[in-house]
Amino acid sequence: MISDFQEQAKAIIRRTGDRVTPGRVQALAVLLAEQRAITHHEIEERLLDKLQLDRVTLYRVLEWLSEKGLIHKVASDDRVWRFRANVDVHAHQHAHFKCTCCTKVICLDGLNAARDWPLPAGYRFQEAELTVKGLCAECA
Amino acid sequence: MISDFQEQAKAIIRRTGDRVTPGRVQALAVLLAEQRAITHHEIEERLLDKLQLDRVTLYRVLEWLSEKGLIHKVASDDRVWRFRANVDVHAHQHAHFKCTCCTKVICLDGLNAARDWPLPAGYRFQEAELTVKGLCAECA
DNA sequence: TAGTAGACGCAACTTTGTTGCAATAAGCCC
DNA sequence: GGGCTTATTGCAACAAAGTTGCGTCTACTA
Ligand SMILES: [Mn+2]
Ligand SMILES: [Mn+2]
Ligand SMILES: [Zn+2]
Ligand SMILES: [Zn+2]
Repeated sequence: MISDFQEQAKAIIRRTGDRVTPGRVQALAVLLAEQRAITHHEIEERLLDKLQLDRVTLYRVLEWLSEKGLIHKVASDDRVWRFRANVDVHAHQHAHFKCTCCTKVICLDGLNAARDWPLPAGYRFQEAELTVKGLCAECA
Repeated sequence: MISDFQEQAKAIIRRTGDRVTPGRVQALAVLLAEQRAITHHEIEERLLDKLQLDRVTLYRVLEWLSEKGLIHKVASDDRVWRFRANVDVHAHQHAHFKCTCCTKVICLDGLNAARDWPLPAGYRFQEAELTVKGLCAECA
């Protein structure tokens, strides 16, 4: 189960040509095993028993995984980044949902945020970040 | 000019029935004088010569102004809140633009973010936060 | 299996914001 | 104007999330 994700993570990381380290493998495996976007802190928790990883190292691993396009970060109004593995063509512009009750964050893959939003004259569009807030199925 | 905004701020605050204090008046006057959403830090800078206000007091004043609906806060991926006076019917759900070059944030009043976004079954919509990113007229 | 570039761990730091509490001052009544 | 009451203020200390510098370790390569 978990080792499945570890093998998958290892293969994905090897494909980048960069070093395959325990930190990178474990962090990506945790994210692959998760259906939603989770925080640095939550990732740390899920690592506890298997591998004790320094917080700073985890921050750097997450940054590296982002740069390589293997995961993406989600901003939130609680000033905490959340991370999610880039499964399939998941990529590109998509919206996110955040539960105002349990703070859970999920990706809304069906919701394309890359529309051509109307801007003032002279402004140039780059990307849009759309966060829908409400109650998740468990909290509703 | 500036004292115009001060008088305006004083009147608005007096209308709430709560105490009219220098901190509240100055902070709101600064925001009324601004065409965009600015940070706690930027507000502090604009206060410098007139009135030295403690940072904590400014945080509390901004919180109070928000609660009273006289200003609104804008979240951003740089983990810094920005504040904007609620001019006219400006209120309610609207989108924001952030320049990726100079970090300037403006309100997109014409863009209503309160649409009924499609969510997974069992989820309940509350509000949407839409931030369009790109280059402003000066940076483009 | 040795050499090396890149990762890691640790300590210290930064930024943004919050909390507790004693001192102060706005509004109110006279 | 002068006291009274209570909300507001200033200060110090704290907290969470993330960053930086640097010496040590290790994954890969040859
Ligand atoms: Mn996502
Ligand atoms: Mn706004
Ligand atoms: Zn929930
Ligand atoms: Zn700009």
